[in-house]
Amino acid sequence: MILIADDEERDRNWLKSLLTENFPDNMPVEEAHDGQQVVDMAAKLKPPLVFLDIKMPHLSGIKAAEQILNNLPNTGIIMLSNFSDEVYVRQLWKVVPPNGVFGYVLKNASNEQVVEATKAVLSGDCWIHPGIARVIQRTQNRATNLTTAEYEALVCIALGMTDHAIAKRLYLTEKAVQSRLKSLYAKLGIPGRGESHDTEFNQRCRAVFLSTKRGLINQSELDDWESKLSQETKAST
Amino acid sequence: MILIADDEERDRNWLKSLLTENFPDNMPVEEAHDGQQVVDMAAKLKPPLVFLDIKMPHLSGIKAAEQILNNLPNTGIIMLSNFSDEVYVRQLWKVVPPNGVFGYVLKNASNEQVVEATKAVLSGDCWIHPGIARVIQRTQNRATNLTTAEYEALVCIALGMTDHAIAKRLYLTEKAVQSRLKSLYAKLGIPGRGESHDTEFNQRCRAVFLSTKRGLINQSELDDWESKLSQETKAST
DNA sequence: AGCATATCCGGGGTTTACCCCAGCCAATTG
DNA sequence: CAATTGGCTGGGGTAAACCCCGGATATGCT
Repeated sequence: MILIADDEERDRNWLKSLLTENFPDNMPVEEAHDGQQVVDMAAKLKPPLVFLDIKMPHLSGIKAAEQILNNLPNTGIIMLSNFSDEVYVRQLWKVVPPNGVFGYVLKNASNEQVVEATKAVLSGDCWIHPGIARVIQRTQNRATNLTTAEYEALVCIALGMTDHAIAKRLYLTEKAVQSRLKSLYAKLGIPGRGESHDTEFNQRCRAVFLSTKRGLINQSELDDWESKLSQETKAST
Repeated sequence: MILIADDEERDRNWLKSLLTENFPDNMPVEEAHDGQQVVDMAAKLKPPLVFLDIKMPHLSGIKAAEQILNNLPNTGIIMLSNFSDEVYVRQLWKVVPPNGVFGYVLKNASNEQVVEATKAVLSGDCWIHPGIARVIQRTQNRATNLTTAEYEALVCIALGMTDHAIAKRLYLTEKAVQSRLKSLYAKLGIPGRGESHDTEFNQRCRAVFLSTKRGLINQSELDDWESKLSQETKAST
């Protein structure tokens, strides 16, 4: 039994036919179309393998993985994603248990790669798409990997908050915020005011641009953060 | 004869089988896998209908459409896109001739919608995906539609440039740049310094955030702009 | 012509974002 | 234990971003 979760019908059909052809022993293939549903179905069906699209309504694939692994730690998880965004790799690393079994394939993967990943995870190995190998590399390099503090600050400036607003929200001094931002700029390799020769940068906006380019943040994640933010400010009034 | 262009094999196959089933009279279906190739093939084959993915290597679907329509103004064009980004609608409006025939469908469209769009364009009508109707609305509303000047400034701040750098690049005064930005902020509905009660915003970053959210700009477009920028600065030294 | 709009430019302000420097505390590591 | 690292705090400064105002030009519409 294999459980797949994706909100796009076309992708579900593609994956389902691929699996039924290549893994007839693991039939049937069950389908879910959002994050909450796949968690419920996994609890009942206890499948050995679950495919999760990251971008799904109600509950993201990553959070769904977290809940599934809470109940059934031995479930094999294969994440499907459209992009090699570093945010997701960050989050995954926290969710997956130390010796957890999982795979990560991009949606532009060839059929052979998906089959390969499925075989690997079913037999207890990991399979990581080559396209995100360098991303994982970066998340473990001390000089470029962002700390949680820096990441929080990054999200805030990407939402367009001022230093003052960030300080209030994170219960910090403005100086502390600026300290976080300074080390963030350094890790992103953004030149300071005097050090640039050809082009001058507004570090704040430049940091957002580079981080988005590198997949450290993306729009759908920022939208989540913003809705949390507006909920909090609403609650505090 | 129908020509389709998409760099993703899976999408090509999906579209091709859909067309051969529903439009047997218009066989065969020819395929191209990037923007340059589809322009060349269109010149030779002179198909009445061309499907274009917007995001393609070498040449975007929009620029490909421009070149195809230059040679063969009566070609029917149907754009395929993953997102309802306002940038693309902006650009498209300039490229398509006043009475040009074209369609615009999002990639999450149902099979029925694609068939419907194809019928419409083949018989000389337009077909616009309902999801971008409101976007088109916005591009024609005076209060929210950005002028070219404001759009240029928006791209520059999104790349992380300072007022001074923007002025140098666009051959303007810093005051002129700030004037553009001011009206940009107004159209995006970003509150000024005194006017906000609950949340304070850094207008510059906030503008980038909101514009990205609304699809006025997106990362791949910005990457194009940045490569142009670095070419120019290289040439001027 | 009169009117509105878009754009650029100027003067003269305030606030915010960034700069350098130094020190303190906590947790980790050899 | 010392040594290092990550993080917060502070003083005191510069420059960039934003504010309000008025004025000039050009364009297009009625």
